[in-house]
Amino acid sequence: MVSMKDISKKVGVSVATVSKALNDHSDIGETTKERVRQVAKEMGYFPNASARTLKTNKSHNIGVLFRDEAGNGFTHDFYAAVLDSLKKTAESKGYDISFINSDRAAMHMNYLEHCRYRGYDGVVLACIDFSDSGVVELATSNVPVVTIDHIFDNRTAIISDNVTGIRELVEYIYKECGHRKIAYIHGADSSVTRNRLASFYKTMEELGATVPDEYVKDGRYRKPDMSYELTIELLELDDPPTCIIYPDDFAAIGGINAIKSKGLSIPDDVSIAGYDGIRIAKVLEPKMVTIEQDTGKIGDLAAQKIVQLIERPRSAIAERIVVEGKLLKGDSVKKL
Amino acid sequence: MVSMKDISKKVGVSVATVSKALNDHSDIGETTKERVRQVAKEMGYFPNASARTLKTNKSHNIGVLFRDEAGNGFTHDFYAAVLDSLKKTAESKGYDISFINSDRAAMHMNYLEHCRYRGYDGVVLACIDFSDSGVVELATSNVPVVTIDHIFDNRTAIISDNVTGIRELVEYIYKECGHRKIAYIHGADSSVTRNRLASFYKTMEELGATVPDEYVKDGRYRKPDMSYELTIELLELDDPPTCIIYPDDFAAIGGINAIKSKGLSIPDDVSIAGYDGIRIAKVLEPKMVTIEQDTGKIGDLAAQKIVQLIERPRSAIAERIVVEGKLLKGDSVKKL
DNA sequence: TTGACTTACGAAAACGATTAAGGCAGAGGA
DNA sequence: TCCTCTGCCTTAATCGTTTTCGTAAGTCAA
Repeated sequence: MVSMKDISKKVGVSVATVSKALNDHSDIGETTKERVRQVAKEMGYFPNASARTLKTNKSHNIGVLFRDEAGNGFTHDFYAAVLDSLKKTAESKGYDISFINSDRAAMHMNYLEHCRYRGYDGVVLACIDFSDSGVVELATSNVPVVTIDHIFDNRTAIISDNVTGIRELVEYIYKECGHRKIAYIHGADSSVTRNRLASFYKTMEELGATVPDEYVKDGRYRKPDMSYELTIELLELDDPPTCIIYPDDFAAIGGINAIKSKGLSIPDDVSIAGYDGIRIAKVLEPKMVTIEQDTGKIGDLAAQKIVQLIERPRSAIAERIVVEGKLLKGDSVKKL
Repeated sequence: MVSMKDISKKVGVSVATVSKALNDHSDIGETTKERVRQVAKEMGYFPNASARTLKTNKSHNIGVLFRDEAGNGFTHDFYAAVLDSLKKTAESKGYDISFINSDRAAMHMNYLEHCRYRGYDGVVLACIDFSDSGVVELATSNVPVVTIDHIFDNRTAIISDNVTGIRELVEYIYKECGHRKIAYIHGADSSVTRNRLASFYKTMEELGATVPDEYVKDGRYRKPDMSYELTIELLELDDPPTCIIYPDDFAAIGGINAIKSKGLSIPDDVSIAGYDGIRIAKVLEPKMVTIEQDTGKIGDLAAQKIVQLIERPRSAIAERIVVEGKLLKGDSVKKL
């Protein structure tokens, strides 16, 4: 590896001058700067990130913690898309993305320790168990943190607008399509789930509709099998719903199977709606009615905000940014 | 941050002794080692990765280049699952995973330069355009490299057994299910595609079956729309196929839609098969006949091999490891 | 000519760790 | 008693940068 020392020898100036020339400091002559830059390019010089990090305490590296409760890892379309967008924006700002892990082989480190070890300038938390003590420790440390879809006190959070999302979805189904008997199979307990569920009840109430207890089922995200069972239960009620909302688009597939297994068709006999707006929802027939979360914007904002927290810590205050979703009016809900 | 210096002061030994004690060198007394370790724990010491990397030239960081031609990013189930497995194994061996990117904002670096800048010990390449000059440069550099599903001369490659995969698939459809008119919509040109296509022709030939030119269509991976169009073309042939093999499970969905749009049913009127064995293939009704690629093993092996190349460069030779897939006998192919 | 500034650069310390080489005390042998 | 080993620890150099402080030369007004 060619270092600044090599350049300094060739140009005939000190290492300090090389450093300052390459970093465009004002106390170096323009001709010297030009010469240094040229030789650096000739010799194929690139800085050594470790040395720079060691000295400056800035790694230009952002750690991400991406793993959902169910262990879907990256095979979770929503988070995968967010990560993709996050990565793109972070990279455009000169930051690299690394995964944070705990439990290193030899050395037992928790999340926070791992971050310090690697010197991550900041971290983005998503798709994890936010009640995990290691996660809480990280979130309450002095490391810049941005969370996605979860709010920690005094930390910046990017949250998908689940309240409005469910409201729009329900209003569409109720007002535009005329359904009155709407069931909701929700996901496992989390702040996202609580928001969606509360919004579901509130919207129904505002619309003057009643929600029988047996219309609200405790399902799981991305678990079609569970959706299948619960859908069967719903369909076998004395007074079955005419439309079922699922935890997410993928989980809805279980519902679709259940409905078909009963010899019923979508949307003629039963209507369904999902959530997320992942690719599969736009491809399956009938096209799913769902709320498409703006993954691009969520990832982009997360990157913007973490960089801001890193680079201008004084001016950056903990924000709570809500990202609107978009109602996709597919064909899976019948207009009554 | 508490450093070795802090520990050395507290214990009353030199920094060198602390370093050697923590690294369990043999020339430090057992009592001293114990004392150092204890104080280190008390003070919450963790090593500084940058300093260590700077000195030892080992970052314990593996770079990954994961991006497919179509820009699916991580929302590609197959690669997402591979990445997940890769990450798990690498982490268990004490390595972290970072993304390699080119085109950093201020400083224009290519992949190789970026790797050197960050000091990645090795890199794993997957899901990218292997003909890209930057990728080739990286693959032919002296950085340890493992590729997935592509072979570079003299580099270790983990490849999914596409030849056997297609053969098993075709033999199942032909022999066990009795189909004779089998069409294949293949993906975009790549070594994977060429292997699959060649295996398709060879297997059909061995079985004594003829493959009309119009039964082989140039489709795209993960593009249901394209599959839709091509499926329509196939169905409208004078002598349409009884079974259609798609580029992958996801692309097959377009085919399913096309078949249904024609008022036909699967598998009674037309049989279909996919490739990959991603979750959706196991969830959709009818369950897809497909080849499940062993993503867990592929990722695991890639991690094993790159670590081996890094840690024992002398003994490690360029290998070509073939990972078998598994035929999933769903219900999407009718037994004639 | 002198003193005060400005401009352009260099010397050296520092970041936190690793490691080769060397020192020193006590044990053991001749 | 002297010498040689061991065992245990220290000194000091080093990795590649950044940054503070210093200084020499040049500029300019008085």
